[in-house]
Amino acid sequence: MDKTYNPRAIEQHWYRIWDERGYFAPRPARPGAGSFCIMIPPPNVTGSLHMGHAFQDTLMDTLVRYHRMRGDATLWQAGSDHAGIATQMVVERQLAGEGSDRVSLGRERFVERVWQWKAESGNAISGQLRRLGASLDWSRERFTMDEGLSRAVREVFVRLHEEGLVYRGKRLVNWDPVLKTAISDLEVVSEEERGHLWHLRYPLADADGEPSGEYLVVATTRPETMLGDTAVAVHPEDERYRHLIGRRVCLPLTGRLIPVIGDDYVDPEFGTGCLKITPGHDFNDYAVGQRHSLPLINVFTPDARIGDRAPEPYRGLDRFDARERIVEDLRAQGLLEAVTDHTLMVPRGDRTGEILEPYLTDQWFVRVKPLAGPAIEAVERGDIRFVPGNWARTYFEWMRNIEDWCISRQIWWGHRIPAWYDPDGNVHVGRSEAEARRRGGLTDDVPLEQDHDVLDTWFSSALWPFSTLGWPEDTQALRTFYPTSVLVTGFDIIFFWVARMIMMGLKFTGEVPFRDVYIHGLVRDSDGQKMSKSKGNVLDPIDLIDGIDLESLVAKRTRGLMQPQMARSIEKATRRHFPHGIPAFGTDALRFTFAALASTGRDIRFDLNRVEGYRNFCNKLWNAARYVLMNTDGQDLGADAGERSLSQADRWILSRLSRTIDAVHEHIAAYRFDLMAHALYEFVWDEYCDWYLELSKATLHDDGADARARRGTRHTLLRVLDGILRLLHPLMPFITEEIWQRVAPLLGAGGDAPETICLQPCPEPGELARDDAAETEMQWVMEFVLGLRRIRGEMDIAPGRALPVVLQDADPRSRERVDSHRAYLDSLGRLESIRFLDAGETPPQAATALLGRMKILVPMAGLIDTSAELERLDRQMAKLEQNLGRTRRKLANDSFVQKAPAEVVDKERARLDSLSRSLDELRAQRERIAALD
RNA sequence: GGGUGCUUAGCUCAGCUGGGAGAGCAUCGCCCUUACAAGGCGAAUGUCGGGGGUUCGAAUCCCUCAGCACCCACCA
Repeated sequence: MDKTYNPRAIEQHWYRIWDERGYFAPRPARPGAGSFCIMIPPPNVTGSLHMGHAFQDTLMDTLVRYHRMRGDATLWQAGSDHAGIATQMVVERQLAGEGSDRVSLGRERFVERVWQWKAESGNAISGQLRRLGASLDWSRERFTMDEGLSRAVREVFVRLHEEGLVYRGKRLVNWDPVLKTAISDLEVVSEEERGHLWHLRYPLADADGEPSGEYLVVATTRPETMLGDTAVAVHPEDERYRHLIGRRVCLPLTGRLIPVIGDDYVDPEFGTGCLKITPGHDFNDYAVGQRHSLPLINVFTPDARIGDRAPEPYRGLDRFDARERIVEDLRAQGLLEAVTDHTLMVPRGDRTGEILEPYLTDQWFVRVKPLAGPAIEAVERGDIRFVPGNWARTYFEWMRNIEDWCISRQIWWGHRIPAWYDPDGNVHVGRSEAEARRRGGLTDDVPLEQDHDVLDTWFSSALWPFSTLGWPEDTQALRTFYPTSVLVTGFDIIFFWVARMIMMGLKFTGEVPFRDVYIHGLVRDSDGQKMSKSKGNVLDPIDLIDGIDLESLVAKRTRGLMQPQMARSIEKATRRHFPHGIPAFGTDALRFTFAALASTGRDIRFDLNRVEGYRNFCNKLWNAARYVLMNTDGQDLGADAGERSLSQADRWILSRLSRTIDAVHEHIAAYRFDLMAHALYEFVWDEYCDWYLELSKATLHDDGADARARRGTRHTLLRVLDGILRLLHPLMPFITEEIWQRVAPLLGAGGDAPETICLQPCPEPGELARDDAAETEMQWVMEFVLGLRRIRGEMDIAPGRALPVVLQDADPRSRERVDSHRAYLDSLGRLESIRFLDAGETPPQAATALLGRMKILVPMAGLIDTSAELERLDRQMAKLEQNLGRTRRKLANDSFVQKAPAEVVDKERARLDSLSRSLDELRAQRERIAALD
């Protein structure tokens, strides 16, 4: 083995082998095991792997590998999402680069072009997932536009339609004037922006419809929509205006007469208390219009220009140009009373960032309320559990106030709506044109035209947990893996995806789609900022794995910016943050970092120092393995090599491993990946490496040691290492496989699947015995060694210098221990000699450490500086005194002694006892040394 | 306008049902000791956001204030 761990040399090699040999395909469950399934949240075909994916996929892979090792029939379903709008935009941008566009290409050729793009450059992410070590079953990879999944989509649409849960209707919807499509409420992101409130004068008309000379003042943030006003509303109780209800105003610029109505939607406190009503371009006004049977005038074209229903001078103007023009015209007519600053919520499309328009169109909707009921109950009943649990509140909140879902999109890339129109405009829904025709009782000669719209991408995503398993067929996969075990996802798509999967799953399979929903936080940069291309602070997980030089990183971050003027500041920040670029940390270190940072529910700040620390951990493990192999390879190991006996240290580390096994299982069951990672980190570094490997040297380097003991220690070194590798494998698949390949033959391990650690059984609780006696003994050894080390460290005595040690007040038990653990003490403490002080013998001038009642003395002659030792003792005594004071006060408190549980009081008394004894010892020791001076 | 989360060492964060605050990184000493300098050994570090309450006892439970972040919502 190389002296230094080199991830590059091992990672890609192993993934290829795993993949080729089909280890990731589900196998039959081992006896007593069950099944386990995770559906990957299908990444967009347009996407590439970002830190959020890497984080999420690491957690999923950890769960999947763990269950696979435990013998469950395990499936991690691979696939990707056609991502309608996102993908269409990518290809359209490409066309634009070629001086073309989709309209001139035509629908059919455009869709072909998207498929072609998908074949050539889609799915970059699956290669990146492989780099991450993700053990997805690629043989079952699905795409949401595959024939099978498309069939499921049609099936669901038709069945929902049959039940009246899908309907077509003319409604105001959120309209993106750039994409020229409707989008759902969820795709609207409203943000506060600074704008104005225009106060417009609307002249009141007299009974004959002539100007009366009076006027009302309405306040609006969108003056251009006034062309579509069909009423002015006031609050019916508003003393200022109630007498005007029923009169008419003459709508400026149009000459139309519109009524003044009373509606308590109007807030008399806001603006002027008079509200212009534009049912065609505002959701609230639409509702008011419905209540008062107002006409509805659509003044916009689909790309948000002024259309034909507006007065001639404004036609063809963009909405914002029209705004300026209208305001100017009103001003010229003396109808602009005031313009004030106003911050308002502006709705924008999440894809285009464009300001959306409420727009009246024919769309398809899902009637959600009937589906939401059972979905709420499933979570209430606990059939589905959110982790952490408080996300259930968010879910309930949304589900209880849910509105119908607009599912039609006026784009070309997606599942085309399975509805056909006959020449009379009647709609016929069916799984195919033939079925639609049959159902409509239409003969073959009636021409039918399929609906032009496609479905919202999330419609097919909602079916993902069962459509990927073959639904509507009753497949073996469906029976084995549905309901799936856990969904791992971010909180940002609870509404988009999680809720809809639950509704559709329950509706069409009668069962929940998953048992647990693990919601993780957002990966932010080290300053807590959201990572985004425009901020120039994104990290590419692959760059953390392979490393990247500074210039390439700068180039990558400043290329293709929406706002090129940001390039300079991004470059500066990048050079400051990564003066030497990013070193190659390897996949395992990156994965371990994600796991260690995955404490529940909170966002994580991604800090390169953490990755470096865990890369070092990999190196530590690597070198521990080197040590073990150096000391075991070629040695007599097998059961036939001779008897083995276990030392105290061997028993101790096995007992500690047993505790670690329990902890790992417990933490992973609770989705505490961070605690799992920490438990393993501590066991490997602090116990196995820092203590056990050192203890083993006492046995292995001692030529006089018993052969059985040496065999026992060699075997334990291997056995514990093997356990560590298996426990770590779900987190760090590559390094563990690489090392395990060398360790397993020495142990004769491998069982049914000798060729890979991926299929080895996971160490199970109870597999190893606890050994409390050994733990107590080794605790004593460690305290002995630590006492010496402290003296050595604080006295600046070189670690290599062997120390003579004198023991005072050693009881028989301690003498026994010194005797039986002598080899450990000599080796770890670097002792030159040990001598017991006889009763009554004067102790030498020495530095002191206490171990129970026994004093460990390191004679000062030539080694120790008197004043330094006095200082050291003073520091220790001060600390003891502080603790003693607190303990005394506590015990002096009657109500504590009376009311606290006896065991707590006893503990406090014992503490008082031992603290005061220790203090006495140190005080006496200090006096002796001081006297010498 | 509703709702959620966060505030613990210089930094990033653990701390489960209340019983002497921990880790990693950074810092400071001593060491290239035969697995590892991507290392070893040792040291230092905290009014657990402020205030109040419950309790023998609060980082932990309750109330309140402050700051930060996020989500939802139709006030022009």
